[in-house]
Amino acid sequence: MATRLKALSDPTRLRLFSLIASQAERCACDLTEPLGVSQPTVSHHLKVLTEAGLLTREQRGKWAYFSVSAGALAELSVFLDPAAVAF
Amino acid sequence: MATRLKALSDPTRLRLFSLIASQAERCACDLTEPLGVSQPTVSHHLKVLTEAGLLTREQRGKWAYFSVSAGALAELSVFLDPAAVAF
DNA sequence: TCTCTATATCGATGTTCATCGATACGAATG
DNA sequence: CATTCGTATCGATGAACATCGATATAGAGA
Repeated sequence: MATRLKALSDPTRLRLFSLIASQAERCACDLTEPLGVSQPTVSHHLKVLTEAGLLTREQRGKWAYFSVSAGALAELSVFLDPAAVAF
Repeated sequence: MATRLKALSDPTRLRLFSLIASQAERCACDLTEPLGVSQPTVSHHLKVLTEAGLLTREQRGKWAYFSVSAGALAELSVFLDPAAVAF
């Protein structure tokens, strides 16, 4: 759980995640420019988010498409729900 | 939001937060031993969590009591709720 | 097969940060 | 006051990490 929280705790990564979450899926090629960081940095952050289970990756041709993993997000939300005594 | 997520993203801090959340409030004096880290480290983590708005601190005599800030936790939970389009 | 393009990996660098021992502060108590 | 005890701050240190340029990989098309 700490791993997932850490993945979202970096400002750049949170913006990246938000960008992807705002649509059904996002091509990696459309993510470098709005973030204002280099392509290797975007690739690195996408890997961190994916390995945390927060994103799923699908390769189509030479493009990589990312979408949010609703399951992982729901687990986080429930974990932090004050009503549910997750602790 | 990233600040709050970062506050919870450290394993030691997450355990600390869980310990406090498991009761209405916790004396700082009861937190060093179960965490297995030094007293200055506990004090540092308590400060980080408090400054992130996740804990509230109350001094009674020479003891400091911490409790979870339900509001901040609820904000986080809603923010991560896949049903609510927070992004 | 050669080239172009999209993405990932590598190596380096500067910064952030978790942790500790030592010490300071502050409240109760004698 | 002086001491004791709980907690916070300070300074140092080593590890983790965000970022980049350079380069590798891999797919598509000519």
